[in-house]
Order: sequence, then C-alpha cells, then structure tokens
Amino acid sequence: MEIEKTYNSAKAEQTWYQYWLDHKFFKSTPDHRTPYTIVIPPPNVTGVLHMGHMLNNTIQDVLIRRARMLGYNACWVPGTDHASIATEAKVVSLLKEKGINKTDLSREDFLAHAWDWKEKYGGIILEQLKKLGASCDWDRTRFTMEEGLSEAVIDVFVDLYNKGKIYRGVRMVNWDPQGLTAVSDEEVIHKESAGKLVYVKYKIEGTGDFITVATTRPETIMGDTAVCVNPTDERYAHLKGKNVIVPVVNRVVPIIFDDYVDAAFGTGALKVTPAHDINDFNLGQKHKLPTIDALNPNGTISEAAGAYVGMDRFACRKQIIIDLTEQGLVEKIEEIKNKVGYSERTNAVIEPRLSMQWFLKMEEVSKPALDAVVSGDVKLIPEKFINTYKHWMENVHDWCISRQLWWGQRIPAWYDGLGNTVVAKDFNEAVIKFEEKFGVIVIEEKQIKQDEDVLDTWFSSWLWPLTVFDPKIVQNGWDKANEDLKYYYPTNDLVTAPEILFFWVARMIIAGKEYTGQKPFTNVYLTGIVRDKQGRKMSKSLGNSPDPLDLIERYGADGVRVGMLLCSPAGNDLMFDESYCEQGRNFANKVWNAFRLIKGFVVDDSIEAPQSSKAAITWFENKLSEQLEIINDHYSKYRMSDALMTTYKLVWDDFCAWYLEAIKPDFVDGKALPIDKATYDATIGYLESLLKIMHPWMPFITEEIWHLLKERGEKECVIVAEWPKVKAELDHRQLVEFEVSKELVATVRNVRAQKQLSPKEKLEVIEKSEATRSYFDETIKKLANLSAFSYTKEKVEGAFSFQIKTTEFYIPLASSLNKEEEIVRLTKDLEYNQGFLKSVQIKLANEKFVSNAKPEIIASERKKESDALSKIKTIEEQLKSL
RNA sequence: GGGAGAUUAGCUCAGCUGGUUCAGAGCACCUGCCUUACAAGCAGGGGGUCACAGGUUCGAACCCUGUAUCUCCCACCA
Repeated sequence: MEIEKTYNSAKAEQTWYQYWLDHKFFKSTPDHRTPYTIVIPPPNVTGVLHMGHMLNNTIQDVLIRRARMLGYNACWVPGTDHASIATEAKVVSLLKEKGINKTDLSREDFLAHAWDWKEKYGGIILEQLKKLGASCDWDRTRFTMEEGLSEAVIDVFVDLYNKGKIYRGVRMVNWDPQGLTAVSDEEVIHKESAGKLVYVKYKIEGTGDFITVATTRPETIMGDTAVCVNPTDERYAHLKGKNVIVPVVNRVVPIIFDDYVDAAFGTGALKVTPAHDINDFNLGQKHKLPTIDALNPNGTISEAAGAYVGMDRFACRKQIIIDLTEQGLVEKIEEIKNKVGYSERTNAVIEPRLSMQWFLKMEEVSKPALDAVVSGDVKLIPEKFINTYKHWMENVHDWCISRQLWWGQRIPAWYDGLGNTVVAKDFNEAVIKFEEKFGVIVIEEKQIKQDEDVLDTWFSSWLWPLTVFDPKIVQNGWDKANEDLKYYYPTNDLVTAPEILFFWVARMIIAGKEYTGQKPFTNVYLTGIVRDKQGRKMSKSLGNSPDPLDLIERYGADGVRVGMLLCSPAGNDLMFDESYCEQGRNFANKVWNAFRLIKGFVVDDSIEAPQSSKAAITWFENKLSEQLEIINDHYSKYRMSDALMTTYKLVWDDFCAWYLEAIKPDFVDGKALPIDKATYDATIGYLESLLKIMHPWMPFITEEIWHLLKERGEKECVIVAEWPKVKAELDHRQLVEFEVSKELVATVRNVRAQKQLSPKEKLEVIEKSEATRSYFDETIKKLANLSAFSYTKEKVEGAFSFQIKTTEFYIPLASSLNKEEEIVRLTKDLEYNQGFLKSVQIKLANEKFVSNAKPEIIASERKKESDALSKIKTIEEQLKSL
C-alpha cells in the first residue's frame, strides 16, 4: 500500500466524523457508568463561528473526548440561544433590505418571518462546530426558544412572581435607542470618550445675575426641572428660595440644595434633569420635582421638550451649543474625558430612560450563588476570578428582565385596563386569576391584554443546564425531576468566556440553587479572549479575525486545534497568530510520518531483538508512563497548554527523535533490514498508546492512523479506546541513565559538527570508568553512529576528550588534534570550573549558611564541591598531557 | 474613583512551599545537511541584570515596601 507523504486532513476529517456519527459514539443515555457532562454555552442562533467559539469548543471537545476514553459516560449537550435583541435586529435589517418595516408588521407576522429565518440559517453555527470535530450528542440539540424550554421560562417567571421576587415598576433603565428596548446593566459597555463640558449660564429670576452650571449633555436642558447646589457651598448661600430660568425653554425652576452635589466639580452647580440621569432622578424623587421626558424612545427630541423637536439627540447637542453661544449663555467649554455607555448589542449610546419595566430582586437569590463559589463548591479556573465574582455578587442591582422586543418569551402578565395585573401561565389561567384575585369576570378575549414585552435572553439561558435535560423541572421540582436530569446534573465542567461570568454563569448558579438546591456545574473553566498579535481583540470591524473554517481548510482541523491550544493559558487572553496553526499542522505531519516509518517495517520472525532496541524499549516504556502521569496531572489542574505541550514533546522528541531512531533497522546496500518481531510489537503498542493520548487534541489524524495501522472491528475506534494507564512503578534509575546517554550522543554529534566530520563516518568512544558495560551502550552506539564503545581505566593520550558529569570520555580521531585549539578549549573549561568551585567554597565557608541551611542543601553543596574538584583535576591532567 | 492581575529570551508563556529540575519550554533566529519516515524535516548553536529602586534572609525570579508600565473588571460625579 502506498501511503501519501503528507497527511491529507480534509479526507480524514470527512471520513471519520461521519463514521463517528454513524456509530453513535457521541450519543449518551443514562446508564450504570459515572456521567461526565458538559453543556455548551449556546452560541447565538445568528452566529457564525469565530475564533472565540473555536477556542471554547475545542477545549470542551478535548475534555469530553478524554472523559469518554477514561470510561465516563460522556455527554456534551449542544444548542443555540435565541438571542432576542441580536436576532431581532438581524431580522429587522433583513426585512428592511426587502423593503419591509417592522412597524408595518403585526407581531405574529414578524415572528413568522423570524422563525422562518431561524429555520433556514439558525443551524449554521452547529454545522461549523462539526467541522472542528466537536463530539456533541447532536440528538440532544436544544434551542432556548423551543417549546419546552420556553414553557420553563414562563414557569420560572410565574413562580418567582408568586414568590414576590419579581415586580413591575417605573425605574431608570438603560435604554437602547436603536434597539428600542431596555437592556440590563450588564449589557452596557462603558467606554472612555472625549466629551465637552459646557458651562451654561442660567439667569436667576428677578435679577440680572446668572448661575453657571456645567453639563456634558446640553441637549437635555429642556428637561431641566431644577438647579442644585451643595448646602455648604457659600458661593450660592444667597440663592436660597430663588428660581432660575432654564435657557431655550425659559422655564422657571427652583434652586434646590443637596449635599449630593460636589462643590468642587465644575461650578458646583448642577442642572437637574430627572428624566435623563439616574442621579437627577433620585434628586427629583427626593425634592419632589416634576419629570420632563425630553427624548423620544428613538433618541430624538420629544414634543415635551418644547424645542428642537424631532432632532436627533447628538445633532441637537451640537446645535444647542451653537445657539446658546450666540445668546451669550455659554461661559466656556472644556474638553474632558468621560465614560459613555454603549449597548452591547447595537453599539448605540445608551440613554438613561425612565420607563415601566419588570425586575427581579437579586439580593436574596444571589446569596446561595455567592456562597457556592466562595466555599469552593463551584470552582472557578483560574481562581483569580473569585474576587471579581464575589464583588459583583455582593453589589448586585435588581435585574431588568423585560425587553421591548417581539423575539423571545412573552411576559406572562395580563392587564385589564382597570389597573389590575395578573401573572399566569396562559390566557385561561389568567382569566381564572382575574376572577379569584379581583372578582373581574373576563367575558371576551380583548378585555384583558397580555404584556407586549418579552423577557431578557439571559432569563432563559440561565436555565440552560436544567432545561436541556428536563424542561419540566420548574413545574415538578427536583424530587420529581426526570431521569436525565437526575443522572447528568450537576454537570461537570462549564467552559466559557469571563465576559459572561455575571450575565450567565452567576445566574445559572442562582437558578440551579433555586430550582434544584444544587449547583449546575462543578468547575468553570474561563477561557481568555482571542486577540491578534498586536493584542487587539478580534472583531469583524477591525477585520483582524481569521475565518476558522478557512484555517481548518488550510491547516486541518487537528492543526488548528493544536495551534489554538498551544497558545492559550487558562484565564489569560490568547495572542493568536496563524503560525501556531502551522505548528499544529507540522506536528500532525510529524505524527503521520512516524506512522509511515512504522508501517513500512518488514518483520522477520526469526531474528532476535538487538540489545540497542531492547534497551530503548524498556526506556520508552518508562518514559511514556512518566510523561503520561505528568499529562494527567496537567489535565486535573485544567492546564491545557501544558498537557498539550507535554504530549507534543513526548511524541516528537522522545518517541520520534530518540525511540524510533534507536529501533529503526539499518540500511544495507540501499535496502532496509527487517525488524524483529518483539521490537515491532512494542513499537506498534507504543504508537497506539500515543494515538490515544493525542486523540483529544487531534481526533481526526489519530483515528485515521489507528485504522490504517491494523485491521479493526467496526466499533474498535480510538475515540472509544481506553485511556492508557500509568505504570505502577517507574524505573527512575533507567530514566536518568538514558538522559546521560542522550547527552553523550549529543556531545558526539557536536564533535562531528565542530570537526566537520560526516554523520556517516563511524567514530569510537572510550569511557574512563571502572565498570565495563552499561545498559544503553548498544543504543548509544547506534544513535551516535559509533564503531565501538569501550572502557578504559587509563587515560587515553592524543584523543579528543570531554566530560559528562564527572566522567571522562575519549574519541580517538584519525586527523591529529589541533593542539592550540585544545589548549584554549580546556583552559576555558578549567577557568569556568575554578570559578564555580570558588563560589561553592565561599558558601560553605559561611558559618551562617552552614548553621541555617537545611542539611540536604549543604550536602548537595559539598557534592558540588567535590565534583568540581575532580573535574578540575581531570582537566589539568589533560592539559599536561598535551 | 474602587478592585483584581500582569511585567522572565525576538514572540507566546512555564517556573508549585525561597536552596541542582533555577534561570526553562515551544516558536522564531543562526550554522551545517535534499542522510532511503518526515525540508511541514534532521543535526548543532547563540539569545535573559527575571520591569525599576529599596528591604527581609546565610540565600530572592519567588517574600515585604515603594515606583513605572500594561491589561481586565466594577462604579450614578454632572
């Protein structure tokens, strides 16, 4: 069989993913085994795979594949999030392209369009995950707005309302004038930006005097209902009881006094606009000021403003500054930096706006969720996020859960127009409740109206780990939870970005505690943000984000997976560069070629294994086990990059560079000699172990080689192979001895390089030693291409000499040694050792060191001293003999 | 404004309880090699005052105190 010289990733990926699917290796149902569960952070249904997903899902896949091999019942639940605001925005803009305005559509028609779109394009991202190799149980695919899950959301709303934890009220909320909806605090991103602090003069009523206020938002002047100063501010003490005239609209408003105002900022006088600033709102409540909403929901100036009506808020800001300047009312303008809130979804500048919304009281429900993390019941990896989490949970505000959108779970509240409100699961139940609670008999359907708003997306995704298994959990309670939930919940690991620690992770813990009394997951692995080489966040607008699918095409899924994880320490951002993928691809190719070599071996049953191979075999058995233990340890600490790098070096360095080179049959007359059966079998065994260890990182190539290596049963795949076991006892002495042998080999190679001797020319090495044979001699001979490796008790004259540790070696060279060069080399070596000896001796002469340091430290220093002394002696002898 | 973290080779990062696994890894780089698994490779090699300044200690990349720079999170100062 002819094997291709380079690994063909596309073919293997196509073949094996389908094979795994066909044989249901991703599928999980409850059984007697211990479960290992991950629920995917559901990507937005509008999403296309980006580098963040790539990283995130690769980690999950590595974890789930390894768990599967460890014998757990591994279950990875995939799905998508309906992402109400993002999806609605997308659908609105698509409709607009077709010339359809959302406002011209009925709710039902709009939703029909939205579902249409979802059915057509909503599955794209999941298909993309398959390209990467994600071994999700696709039969369990869920969508946060599918029937059962939506029902659970309504159940939760009703339940929390009945428990008095949900309320409705007029509050200052973060308003997105583009999305035309309220958003939660967490959906507002504060960015520093350059602003203008405008000093505007307000005329004091009945005098010729002015009071100057400083504002960054002059367009809200029309909404002013007071000017406020600090009561201790003597500059303004005389203004008690006075009124001022608001410019533009000439409204007379009072001067009020409140110590909220910082006398040191600006002029010490604050214009109060209760409708457009949370602080002003609080002041307004306190001082019973009227509220004038000068802005429309879409960010234009409202009728109530009485001026600039219909103008956009930013255009108005510019214009009003011009107009006030003309009127001589602008004292000065300062350039300042201030933080401006932007909508996470639409990137519009958030407007604080007074409106009627639904809220969830957070204080009480968040306590158990705080404790879960603080006590370590839920572990955050890395731990540094515990602080942030704690801080947030201790300072939570009530959560605004209503959104002025259509795409999402509609709020199950009904109003009768007489001021009565009922929260119920559906219309029929609402009718019953109206009668029970208010004695209102509902005769016809339109008598009561359901709330127009939908719930925040996170109000459904916080139930994700529960409802993907049992949508009826809220109705039935934990005691009557279905088999799936009882079996898989709590899940094991959650892999997600730190950005949504509060949005999502914290809230899942809250919901989990509330409805099952248990945490939703044990470990939360927080990935970093994928950045480009310059440290900029990858984003569409910057155009610095490579297309993951394109990368997969060019480097292979395994290559990209390895590349990503090579540069991603837990919790730190990852500076991604394509060269990592190249490294991943090169590694895959290295593995491929190791396989080609092994596959090409011709076995001869009649020959016995040479000593060089026997020694290599026992060494590698120990090495493999030693490294596997380290790899397992890295996994247990979620040190993914380290686990991968250890695997990488085990395969490339230990297996390919040393083991295979040691056992590879020689060539004679242009033909490879056959290999003995024992060595062949051992080698195949090692390769199989390595394929297993590599499989979580590189699922495709390992499966491909696994099957090319020998005939296998239909279900005998590496994906379900058993994870190798660590040997009970390692031969550490042998491991160390081989390290010394490697050093010897390297030194011989170095001598060749320096003396410009061909690697083909055989050399002889003589060791000065009392012993006459050691275990790896034959292996060394093979690796260093020696004609002989012998021992002597006497110094060898006229040969090239060197030392490893304290042992001296000689290489007799045909060409005579260059005496001058040797003297220089040895003198340098001598000086180094003398200096080293001196520093050790100073340490040992220090009484404080000897009396304070631990005995083993002192012993090791003494050893250093004696070693150095013997080395120096040897070098001096060598110099003398030259 | 509050909090958290970081700063080690050209780059990305390890370095656990202070001491032979203490200055490391991978990549990049340099020098030889198209040697019959692999040039996506092989062999060899050169790179660091561990951000800076003090302190504790017999001993500091590691502990303490400052300083600088960077990143992130939180926050209602117009």
